[in-house]
Amino acid sequence: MLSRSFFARSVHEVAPDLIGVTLLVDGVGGRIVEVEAYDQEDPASHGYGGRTPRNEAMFGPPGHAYVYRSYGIHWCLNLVCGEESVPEAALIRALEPTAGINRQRRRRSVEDARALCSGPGKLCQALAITREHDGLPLDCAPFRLEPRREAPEIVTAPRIGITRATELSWRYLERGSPFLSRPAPRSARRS
DNA sequence: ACCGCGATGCACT
DNA sequence: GTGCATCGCGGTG
Repeated sequence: MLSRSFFARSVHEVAPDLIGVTLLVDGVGGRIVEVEAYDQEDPASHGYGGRTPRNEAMFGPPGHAYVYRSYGIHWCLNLVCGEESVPEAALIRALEPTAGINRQRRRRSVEDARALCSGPGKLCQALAITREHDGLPLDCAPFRLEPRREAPEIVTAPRIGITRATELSWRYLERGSPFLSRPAPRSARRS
C-alpha cells in the first residue's frame, strides 16, 4: 500500500511516480501506464475557478479520490495530491489490466485486454468507479494501491482532450505500453 | 488512417 | 444556451 504521504507532494512529482503503481478497486484493476497532472494555476483544471460542489474533493486532503462525470456519460478518476485546500490532482488515463480481467471484460463488453482500460472513461467502467467513490480515501477498501517494483521508462507529452493550456507537457506515459489511451506522439520526450 | 457525430449531465455565462 | 479532462460507431480515403 502506498503511504499516505505519497500524495502530500506536488502533483508534478506524484504524477510520474504513479506510472507502474498498481491500482485496484475491490480487487479489480492493473498497473497505471498513463496519467495527467492538473494544478491550481492551470486553466484546464476543474479546480481553477474555485470550489464548487463538483470539485469539492480536489480541495480536500491529498490521498483521496476525485471522481467526476464527463460528457454526461463517463466517469473519470483523479487522485488528489498536494495539500489541503489547494486543488491538485492526477487524472488516471490508462491501466494495464492485471487483476479481475474477466470481470473487466463483462463490464466493458469487450474482449481485447488492450481496450479494457485504455482511457479515463473506459477504466472507470472496467473498475466500476462511479460518483460513490468521490472523496473516498485511497488507503482503505475498496481502493488498494501497490507500489511499483521496478522503475518504468517514462515519457512526457501534451495532455489530451483539453482546449486550454494545451502547450503544457503534463501527460506521463510508460514508454511503449500497448495499453495507452493513445500512443505517445513523436514529439514525446523522456522524463 | 482520419473525420464527424450522437449520447448525455452539469457547471457556468 | 454553450462547452466540456469521452467513447464508440459509421463514413470516407
